[in-house]
Amino acid sequence: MTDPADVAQVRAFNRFYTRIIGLLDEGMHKTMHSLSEARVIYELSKDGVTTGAQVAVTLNMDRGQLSRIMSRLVDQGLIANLPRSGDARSTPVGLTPEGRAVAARLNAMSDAAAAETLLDPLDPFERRDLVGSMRRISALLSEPEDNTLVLRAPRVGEIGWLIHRQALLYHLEQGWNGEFETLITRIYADYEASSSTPPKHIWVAEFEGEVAGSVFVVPAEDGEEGTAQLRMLYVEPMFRGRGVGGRLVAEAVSFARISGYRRIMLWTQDCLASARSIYQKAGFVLAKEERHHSFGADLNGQYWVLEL
Amino acid sequence: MTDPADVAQVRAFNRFYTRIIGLLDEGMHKTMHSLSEARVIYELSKDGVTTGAQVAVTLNMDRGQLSRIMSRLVDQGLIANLPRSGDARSTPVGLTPEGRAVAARLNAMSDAAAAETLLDPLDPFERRDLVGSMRRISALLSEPEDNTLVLRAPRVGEIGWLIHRQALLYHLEQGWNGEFETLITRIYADYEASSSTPPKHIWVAEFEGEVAGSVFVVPAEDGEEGTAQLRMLYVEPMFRGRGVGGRLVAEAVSFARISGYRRIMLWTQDCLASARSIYQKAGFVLAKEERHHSFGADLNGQYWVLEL
DNA sequence: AAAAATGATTGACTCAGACAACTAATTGAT
DNA sequence: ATCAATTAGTTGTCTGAGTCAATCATTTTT
Repeated sequence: MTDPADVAQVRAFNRFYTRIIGLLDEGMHKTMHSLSEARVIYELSKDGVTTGAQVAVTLNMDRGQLSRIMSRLVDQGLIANLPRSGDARSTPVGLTPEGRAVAARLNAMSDAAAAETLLDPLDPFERRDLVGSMRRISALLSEPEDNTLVLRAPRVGEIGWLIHRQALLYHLEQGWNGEFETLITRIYADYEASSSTPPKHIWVAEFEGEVAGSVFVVPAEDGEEGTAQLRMLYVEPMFRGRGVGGRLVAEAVSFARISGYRRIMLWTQDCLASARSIYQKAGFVLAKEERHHSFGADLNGQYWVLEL
Repeated sequence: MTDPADVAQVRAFNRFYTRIIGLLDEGMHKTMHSLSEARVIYELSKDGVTTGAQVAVTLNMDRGQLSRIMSRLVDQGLIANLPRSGDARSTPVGLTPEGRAVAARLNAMSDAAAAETLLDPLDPFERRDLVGSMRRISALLSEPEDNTLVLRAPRVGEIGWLIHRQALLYHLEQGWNGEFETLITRIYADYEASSSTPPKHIWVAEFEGEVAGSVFVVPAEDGEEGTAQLRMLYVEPMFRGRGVGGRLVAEAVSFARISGYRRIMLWTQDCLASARSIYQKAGFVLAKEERHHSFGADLNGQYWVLEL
């Protein structure tokens, strides 16, 4: 089921990045502290006061080893056991002032190493790519966090990004071909070119610094006066099931209402089930269905309408 | 100079991915071999016959340690010293048949671990993102390889990608605003919509699996009959200085010539110095200059022409 | 009140990682 | 052609990482 080429690429990256991390860690040999000690110090400087068990879990470290490392650090005067409070099994530990100084020094060294080795050789454009790719990998591989969803205007480059993502998404999920990309390129070009009266608006949903979805509202192209059209709603698979689509539609409907439109309609395909349920929940009702052949597929187009 | 937020993001990713790699390596404890042994076995299975020094360099491993690991593996009958050939200081080593069997087993285990832990939880769209991001990071951080440049037609999603990349690139490098993205969205939409006579063509340059640049040729919009226009030439910063632009322009010019155009022209801005030198080398001559204010900047537009 | 779970420490052992010393072969410089 | 420097590989030594099991005190569960 999983593409062997993907697996090979992932493993190649793991080997590659193992070397990168090793390279960065090498610089730490100049310090008086071993790598694990440095990690423990970093953990404590980040979290303030914790217990050994806490650190052992987050660093995935043997409790015994951790115990020894900590007693070494206590001997060096970098960390101190605080008076036991509450649960008398665990001893809260924290950095001493000297410990904090060491932590700051280690942090600065790590920052410098990361900057010099990884970021400085790149130009700003590449740097943006690097950081973006890293953020994306982290987001893909870690449990979704409960972060706040932001709706905002698109930034420079994001119109192209939206075209790219939707073309790719529906190509992979629905098998639609390049005609769809051609169509939406035109739709976005027209959006940008159109007058701002009657009112139009486009929203990008941002989650964890990534584009999570998008939608826009324009005056309906073939509708009567006073009808708005909701277009190009999409949600990134990565962020599905977190209410992004609902928020986007709600925002769009509320914008249409405030802007004086009397109805809002949209065109969608019945194969897009999750979108349909979002529209239903928002109060849209199915007005018309129409079979057509587009984007290399047999589709059932649906017109949904919501009276405002 | 380097953005502290970028550094923080990179370091966060390093910590994150250290954990991921640790997670994958944990599965290897079930085997009879230590992690370093497994790495050595993998290296040998990949490269066929090598020497200790080779392996020590690629795995960034102490020669002494490597020597001991290898003698351990020789004792286990997994690797064998081959007769010395040429340089008598180094002993070529290779896997025995049993060694190859073990290597295959370890490889299968690693594949399975990577697939189960990283890829399987993702849907195909996310998987593509993950692999793409990994490839990009590798490409950004490793020395450029001497790989072959491929010119091909754009794939689904790449029109949007080209818009995205160029809008972002010129925004960061030249400070151009969203007007530029609006313009090029329209240009690509028009390209897609236009008739295929007179001939047009679009090329994507692919390098190491990544889009490295692009260009297209269309009949000149306001020119006389028989004039082709070269448009939207761009090269990813990552792949600059490797002849991508030259190849794209050469291909475009040759296409225009073969298709019966008598001249080919283009419009560019004098602030785009590297593009200009590509045009000059390809034989274009400056025909006209024109100051204008576009994309939020004062620009000097240039028309270049090449008689075919 | 007894049993199970948890936090922390300690002992024992293997292997990783760094470094120095050494042999043997090869390369470079004069 | 010779001597010094370099390179491949081995071995000894030491510190610390990593794993496992045992132990003790303290909670939590039942």
